[in-house]
Amino acid sequence: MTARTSTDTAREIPEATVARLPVYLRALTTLSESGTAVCSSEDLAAAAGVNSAKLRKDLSYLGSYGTRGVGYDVDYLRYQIAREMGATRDWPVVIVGIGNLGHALANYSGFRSRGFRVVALLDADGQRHGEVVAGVVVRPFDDLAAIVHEHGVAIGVIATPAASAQDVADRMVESGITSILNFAPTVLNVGDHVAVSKVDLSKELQVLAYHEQRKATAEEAAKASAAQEPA
Amino acid sequence: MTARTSTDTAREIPEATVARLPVYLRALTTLSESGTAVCSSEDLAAAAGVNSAKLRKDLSYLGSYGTRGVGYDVDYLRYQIAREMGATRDWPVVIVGIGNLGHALANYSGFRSRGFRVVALLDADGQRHGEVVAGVVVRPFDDLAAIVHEHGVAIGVIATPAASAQDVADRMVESGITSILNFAPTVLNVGDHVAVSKVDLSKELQVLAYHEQRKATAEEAAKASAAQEPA
DNA sequence: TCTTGTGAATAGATTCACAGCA
DNA sequence: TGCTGTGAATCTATTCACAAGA
Repeated sequence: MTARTSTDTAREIPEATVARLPVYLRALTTLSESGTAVCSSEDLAAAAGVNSAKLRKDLSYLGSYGTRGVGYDVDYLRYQIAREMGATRDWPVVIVGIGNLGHALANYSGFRSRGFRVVALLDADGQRHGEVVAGVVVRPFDDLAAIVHEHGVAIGVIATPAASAQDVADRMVESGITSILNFAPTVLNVGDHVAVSKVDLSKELQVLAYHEQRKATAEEAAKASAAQEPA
Repeated sequence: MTARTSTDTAREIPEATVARLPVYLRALTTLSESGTAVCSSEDLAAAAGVNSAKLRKDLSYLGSYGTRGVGYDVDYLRYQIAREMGATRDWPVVIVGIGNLGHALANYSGFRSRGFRVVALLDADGQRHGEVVAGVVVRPFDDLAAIVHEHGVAIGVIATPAASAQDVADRMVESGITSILNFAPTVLNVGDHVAVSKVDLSKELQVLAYHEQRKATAEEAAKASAAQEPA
């Protein structure tokens, strides 16, 4: 079954490109708000922190939305990327685990402005039930299936401790959720049809520490070598 | 200047490998806590969520710490990776911007257990000064340079709104910080000698939404095509 | 016999450099 | 003329498959 209809939009967009599209979207929004109507690939690349060849290659996977000799219409390009990303739709999400991080996520305005609507906050701890966070009441974790069904939730966010994350993921999958954003520091085992994305708050810090350490040892080595062999 | 001394440990570790080492470290800690003394590349790969060939290739950049026919000594390998990553050292860090996210970061136990010590919490808002978060007093942003100097801080974390992030970064660089972890949704411009790493809370969600949307349209297309050409 | 460590093969991402078009 | 869009070249990462060694 490799037949394709003419309405088919199945251009294959590389994963690395998909990961950068949100960055371009953000940069275009900033440009638009500062009153820029048209920009070159060079301008947009600078605003997004990439080089212009990469930007043009990325955009070429979506289609041909620029004008040679001129550049890109900021609002038009922004709309095209938003549509491709699904950012023009409304995405109901549930957040499970209302500790410090869950609080921060519930209050994060960046979700709302990108089409994500927090329809429920769930926590297994009865002490928290009834508490209102960011205008949403915290409810029992057992309400998950009902909420997913009622609102047609496809995306779930896990902000629990590592120990409960796999259980939460299993229940999410049972309830019909097919995409999970996992902030718990653990690897989740889910079926192939479920997409899991992971954010590890300390991983990035560890990578920075690695490079710091390399810088430090490289300097020491250079100093020692200069002392030993003073050319 | 390409001369190398014999004590030089300048094996070049690929960036993709460096990004996975924290994951292996976490998996090894879990294995160790569950009483596993020795594991195969297959075991560790499963615990880390990668395939075993990739794991072995990654470890081979660090050296040869396994035993053929047997596997890896969990604690020994864990120590070797930790040392390579700089996780056996103490890394003083400052967090700037003590809103919801700053609170969550200050309270995150995963930093402390990986060698990161929060030596200061800074905020420009005078209302917050004196407040104690996770056992640390919130101080004025202007104390930055003094704190960096006093504790030898190399790594700074930005958890401010986008609008102030560039100013904070500039001040951090002036003060001598050389690695920045940026949670603000904006691209930072810093000199070449400064490493910046960015975590975008909504980016991952947007990538998931993209894949959700693709799944949905693929299903629709299949349905439509089945209706039109009922083989 | 079993599992690591690693060259060779493959796949994927980035960059170059320029043809094509406004 | 100037900037996009894109093949071709390069660089990086992943996977394969097996020799080396406990």
